[in-house]
Amino acid sequence: MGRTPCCDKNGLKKGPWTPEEDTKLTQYIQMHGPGNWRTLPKNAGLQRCGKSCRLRWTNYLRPDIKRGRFSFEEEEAIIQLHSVLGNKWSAIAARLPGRTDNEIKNYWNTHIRKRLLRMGIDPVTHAPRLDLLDLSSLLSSPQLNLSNLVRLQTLLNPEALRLALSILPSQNENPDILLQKKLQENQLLNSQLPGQAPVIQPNQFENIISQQIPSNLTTSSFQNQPQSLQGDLGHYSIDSTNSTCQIFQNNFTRTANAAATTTTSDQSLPTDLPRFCYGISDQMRTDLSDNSSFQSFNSSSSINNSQNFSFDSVLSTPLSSPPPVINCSTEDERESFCTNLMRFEIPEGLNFEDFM
DNA sequence: AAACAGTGCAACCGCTCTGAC
DNA sequence: TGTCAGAGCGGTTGCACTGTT
Repeated sequence: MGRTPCCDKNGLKKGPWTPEEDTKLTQYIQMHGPGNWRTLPKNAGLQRCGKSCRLRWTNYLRPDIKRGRFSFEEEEAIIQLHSVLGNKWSAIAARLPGRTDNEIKNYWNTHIRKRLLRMGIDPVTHAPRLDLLDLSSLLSSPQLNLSNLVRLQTLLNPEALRLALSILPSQNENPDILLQKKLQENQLLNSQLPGQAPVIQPNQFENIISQQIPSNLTTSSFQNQPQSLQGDLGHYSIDSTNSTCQIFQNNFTRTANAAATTTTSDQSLPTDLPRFCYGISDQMRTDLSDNSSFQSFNSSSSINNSQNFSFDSVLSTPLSSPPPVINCSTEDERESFCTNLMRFEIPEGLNFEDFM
């Protein structure tokens, strides 16, 4: 026995709603409440299916509906929530006041999804799609060897590394627990002292590398070669006392500690290395230095300030704590910013040997 | 200026799930 | 336990608008 249709479709109107129909529906619901959607059209004098009325009300006529473009903060929240909740649009909408599940779904499919794909991020898993990154030329380079692979990992944007770390273990976890964990991560991140470089634990490097290169090439094999590792890294140091691999920042100016632990001379490092390493274009650096939101980006804490907008904030910022304000007025700027954050540019003709 | 292609969005369809009865 | 209504979801359609040729 099949289900009876939600309404008799004969003679019922379809397609765009007229202002008159909207008025009838709105007035009826204001007077009587939504109630029974099957009987509502008849009682309200509408030649519409009850489901059509319900959708029109919930997606458009509800007084608390917010119209207009999604703000950057909303977009950030959608990405964050989607990474935890998946395609549960109603659950996402419940956390975005004034937005409907249908609206969010449409916006996701027409904007965010495409943007993530362009950025090389899988919109389903939110994991970086390394298969789409333009690594083919690099990986096919005759200069590629084990030490270069280590360098390649360390040249990745640390935010991208943290994104991968944040996302990869998340796929099978309880969304609520995961959301809570992400909030805690964010609080921990925000509590970092100003100017403090992000610290990546050696096992994190190992996890990332083991997920991205053949299993027979892991960092453990490099860790067994401390001399070559230390010598090759140049602008990094392996601090054996606290077992952390600290990424130096700000044009690779060395801290005293770094100077004490590195063995190679990095005075020969190209001056544009930060751009290369963090994927920040010259124009963007100019923009950022002119922008009060990034007033100290060019000073001594480039990485730390890049956390003004980090993928962690995308993933873990709760709505009760508004995401950081990014003065990106256009969609292109947003995409540019996000893309630059993920991208690590390899200038044409770059010779690794120049700064090894 | 006109034709065409691409894009964004509201709305719909068909199906499943859930809870009330 | 079965039925029904409401809700939710993924996918699709149709139209208006915009950009390109």
